[in-house]
Amino acid sequence: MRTHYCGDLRSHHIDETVTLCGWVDRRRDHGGVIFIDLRDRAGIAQIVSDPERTPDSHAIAETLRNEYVIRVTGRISQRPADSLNLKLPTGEVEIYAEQIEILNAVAKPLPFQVSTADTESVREDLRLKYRYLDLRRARMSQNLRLRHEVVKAIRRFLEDEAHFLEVETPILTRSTPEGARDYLVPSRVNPGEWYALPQSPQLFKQLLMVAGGDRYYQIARCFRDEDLRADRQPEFTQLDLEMSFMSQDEIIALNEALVSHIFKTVRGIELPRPFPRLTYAEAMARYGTDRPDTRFGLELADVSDIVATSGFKVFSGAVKSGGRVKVLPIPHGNDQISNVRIKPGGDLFKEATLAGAKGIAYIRVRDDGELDTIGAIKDNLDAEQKAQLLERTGAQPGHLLLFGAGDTATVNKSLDRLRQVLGAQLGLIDPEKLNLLWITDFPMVEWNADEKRWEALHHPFTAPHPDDLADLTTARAQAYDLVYNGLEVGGGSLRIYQREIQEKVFATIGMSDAEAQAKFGFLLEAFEYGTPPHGGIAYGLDRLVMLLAGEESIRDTIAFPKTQQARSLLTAAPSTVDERQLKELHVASTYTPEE
RNA sequence: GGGACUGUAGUUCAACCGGUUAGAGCACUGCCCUGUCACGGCAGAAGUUGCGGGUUCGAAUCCCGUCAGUCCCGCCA
Repeated sequence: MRTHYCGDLRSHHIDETVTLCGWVDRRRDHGGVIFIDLRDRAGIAQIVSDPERTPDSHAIAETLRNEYVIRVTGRISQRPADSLNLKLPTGEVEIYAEQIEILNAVAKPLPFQVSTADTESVREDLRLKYRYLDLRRARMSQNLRLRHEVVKAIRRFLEDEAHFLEVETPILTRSTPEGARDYLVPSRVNPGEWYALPQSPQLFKQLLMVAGGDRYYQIARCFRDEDLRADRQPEFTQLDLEMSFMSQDEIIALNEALVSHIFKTVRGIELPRPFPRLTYAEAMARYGTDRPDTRFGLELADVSDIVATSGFKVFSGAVKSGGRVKVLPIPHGNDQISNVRIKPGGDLFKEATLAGAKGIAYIRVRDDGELDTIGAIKDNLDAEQKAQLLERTGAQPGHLLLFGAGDTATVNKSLDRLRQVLGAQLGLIDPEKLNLLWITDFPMVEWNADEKRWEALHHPFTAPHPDDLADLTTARAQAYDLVYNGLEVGGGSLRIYQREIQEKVFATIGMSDAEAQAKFGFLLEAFEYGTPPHGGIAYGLDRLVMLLAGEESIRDTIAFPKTQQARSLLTAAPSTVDERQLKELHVASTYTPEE
């Protein structure tokens, strides 16, 4: 049907007669000659229609409109010297149309402009409803291409350089306890029983290691029925890896090589290796989060010991009840941040309270080095404590010290939030900077105060550090997360491969033998048939592509995403189904619309 | 489940403190224009201001409800 792609034409094609197919990106009618920008996946080529040379096809050219699909045959010519278009890769040549065939016209007004020249932002609900038009636009077609390039780079590296085997795992699998809410699928042939869609291929990839797979990977679709966010869709894609007989350091090194290969291939960036590492404890202490954006400073300082005996009850009380007092020191904050913003009603106050803080105490370091703050703080600090405070926080004249006091989690959460907001507002983040680092030594478990039990922080198959087996509630896990500009893009661990340790972990998180047997009996049994030491990692592919594309939502990296209400505006899914279908599945809806 | 923002022509936006005929760019229709590349010129058509109700002499504007989209909290091993 065609001989070339529009976007591929170059000067060495001159004098060839070609046939092109594509969409009318734009038409410029000069009364006589008409120019048509013809677009296909490869790019844009300029078609020229001359009424004197080719009156028949020119009559058709006059009827063309944006987004018509046409087929054009003509000879490639060098453009006149004063008509070159340096903005187009094809801008040295043009095609004199001899035949134009309309393959498909546009019958209705376009819901929005599709032309690559158009960069207006369009309402997202319209884009989603007419996704096939949105995907024609430059931004989305580039994003899809980038996603493809990333996946291609991944496959090349894992298959050609690292001996990974791609294996598909079931989409219809069994529901597992813990974790996110499952998407369930009723079983027609097993009345009353349900499959679950996988939240990740976790158990299967471990079983593949028991099966001798040695190195497995999969671009795996995962499903979690939780509420959506800009970076969360109910179905999303993981790059899932698992490997046998490798230490944590070996796994990390291999993954650094993989990530570097991706950046090199799609962005031409050489990442310095090894990537920096922080322990979980260090990250929490210095940044208040396990995924710090270390493109800028503003590190936290723990001053709990200095103010433990202070007469200011907000500080001493926090320490006494097992919490902490930490400081976010802001250089030049004295001038840049007003009291109004810190006090009730201010934007920074709101940020802190959203994170659970009751408020923000603060100290301003005046140019003469004196402290400027409320009497209740000032009057309860002796000279020694003041000096210690300044030293610990690195405070200089002009610094603003923002305090968080209370339980440790809230203090960290609120100061992390303030740190991020201020880092962005004060222009401390260099948008060109790439920041990749590992967080290691996560705790095995964390206390769920609501349910009054220990929960696996990563997942219950994560291996505890061999030195910490005595008490798993305080044990470090052999787990690692990869953080990219303050977002978690990957996380993994060494897995437990001995039944005794697996049972001990289950016991720690309050899972009875009977329950463990019922839910994971197949895994525990597998561990008794010769299990290699193994570990792995999973990357959020949508999120990685989002960051590489400079987008702020993973929807812009997914061809057909869902809205925040988990609907598809394109297909109108989900939908009701025939009563007969439900009956076959032995299912009845209990839903009754409210009056 | 909760908080916030948005919704005006096909589309992107405007419309001041509630004021009488809701404007502009692009797209669309017609006419003109032979070297443009976001071509240009002239003319035109196009509106249930998301939907429902209320306040008011008067509502795109204020209030209540509702629908849709977005961002966030909860939730997401």
